[in-house]
Amino acid sequence: MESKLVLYNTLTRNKEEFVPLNAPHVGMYVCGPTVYGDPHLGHARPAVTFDLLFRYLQSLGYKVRYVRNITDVGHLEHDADEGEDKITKKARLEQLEPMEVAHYYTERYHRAMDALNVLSPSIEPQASGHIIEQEAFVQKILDAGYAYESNGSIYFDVEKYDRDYHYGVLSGRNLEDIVTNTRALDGQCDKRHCCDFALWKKAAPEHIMHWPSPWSEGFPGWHLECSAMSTKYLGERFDIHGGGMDLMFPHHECEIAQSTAALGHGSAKYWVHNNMITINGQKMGKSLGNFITLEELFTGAHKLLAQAYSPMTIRFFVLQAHYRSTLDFSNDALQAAEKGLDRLMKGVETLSKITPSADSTVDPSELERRCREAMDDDLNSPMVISALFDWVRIVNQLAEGQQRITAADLATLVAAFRRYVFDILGLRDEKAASAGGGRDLVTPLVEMLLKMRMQAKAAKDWATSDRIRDELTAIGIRVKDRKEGCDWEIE
RNA sequence: GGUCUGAUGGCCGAGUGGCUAGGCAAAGGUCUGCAAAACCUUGUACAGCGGUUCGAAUCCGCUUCAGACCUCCA
Repeated sequence: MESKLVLYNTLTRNKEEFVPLNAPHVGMYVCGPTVYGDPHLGHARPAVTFDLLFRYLQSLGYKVRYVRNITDVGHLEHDADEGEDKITKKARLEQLEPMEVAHYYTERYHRAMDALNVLSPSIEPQASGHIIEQEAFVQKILDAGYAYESNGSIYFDVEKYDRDYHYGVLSGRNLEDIVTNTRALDGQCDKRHCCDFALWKKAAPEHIMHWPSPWSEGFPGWHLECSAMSTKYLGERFDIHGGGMDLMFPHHECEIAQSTAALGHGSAKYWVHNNMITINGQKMGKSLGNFITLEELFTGAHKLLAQAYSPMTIRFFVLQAHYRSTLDFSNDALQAAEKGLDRLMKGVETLSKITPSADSTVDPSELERRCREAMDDDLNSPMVISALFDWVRIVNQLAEGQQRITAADLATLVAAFRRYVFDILGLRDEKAASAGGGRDLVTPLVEMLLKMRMQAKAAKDWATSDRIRDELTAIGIRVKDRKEGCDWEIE
């Protein structure tokens, strides 16, 4: 842990050295998906960003407990207003069963995360499984005097809280400004103040999901689950809280208010926010209806997609930009990412075939140093990738005999590539993986044909040698002539 | 309207006072029987205007434009 990791803390608007509260343990909480829709490209951003942080912290030797929630307490309603007779309308099995919907989308989310090689968090708590904890949290806030009951619902008293603490520390807002700039919405009559937010909401008849509580049959407020579950699994104080920038206000602001009201202090030391993915310069999101699901990206089935993009292309695309910058979607950018990733993976492949020399003309410790410095500087993955590409060039020069490397230096270089490409950036060689067992069967056959081709070449029988090459190309095997002999790969 | 962020070469995208980011695309070359692959070389880009400085893409001010949040949203 000699590294000096620096993270940008939204709370202080500064890069700060990362010092865990309880080294070597690190507690990290990240807002996960709402499982009432398919995961889209936007979801890939925080998933990959915090996966990168999770992986890097682990590689530094920290024991990380990474908690990422599943929001499955939504606001599903029966279609009660269609004028049909509700009793005769549907049989039990035809009615919407919330857990079925949540389960379906949770599974799809997990499948997409696996494809992106996003590691499973340590704990993935569901909001619906923590109603008791949430109710207890509401009670704490009530006991502290920062909430009130109104018609069976419990609201957070923002005005009172703001007098004692400060509502807006994270987003940099002041209550007055928020008040003057908040639109009046319907259904707020139960609140004392327009900015008060619900901790517990009494369920209207059409609400499907509801639980008993001391106050009413209802459901927890939107911001409560993260406070309750982070406290339960990481304690009253923990290290990192992550999520998308769009959650900063009001969600994270409210979380801070809830924790502070209930516990007397905020919970997370470092607030880390990833930026958005844009499409045509606009945020890709549910409300704008301009998102592309991950499945559509993987299959190419979307009118804006010129082709299918592999999960690793998506991951690499995300990693090529710094997590706090917006990242603009386009086919050109994705295609560039695809080719770049291919070049990187080929470099790794080439590296495994290098023969060591008696001396070195290169210093592989430079790669490790550059990558570590980049990661330490607020997870600058683009800089890591840049360093790796510089070394791909050197690897190619080594393969061409233009540079030399000793066995010891080669081992260092291989270790650095493995560490950063696979362990930290979390990339996977999809081609090698998919070729897998098949290649073992194919290899001797291809080698035999290539041997015949070499003989034909030696005899200057170009017709035969070209024919072998063309036939192989036709079935997807690319022949690459080297200085001595030749190599091949499956397209 | 309020709060905040950003504008980098053909495209994507780092960099935050002086030192080549990188990838993709493009052009030329080396190698090769040819091709592919690989390698080498090439692009003086930092929205505009002013200011600070020996020196600014980088700091300050103004202007223009774009985006985010203020409502569920990664």
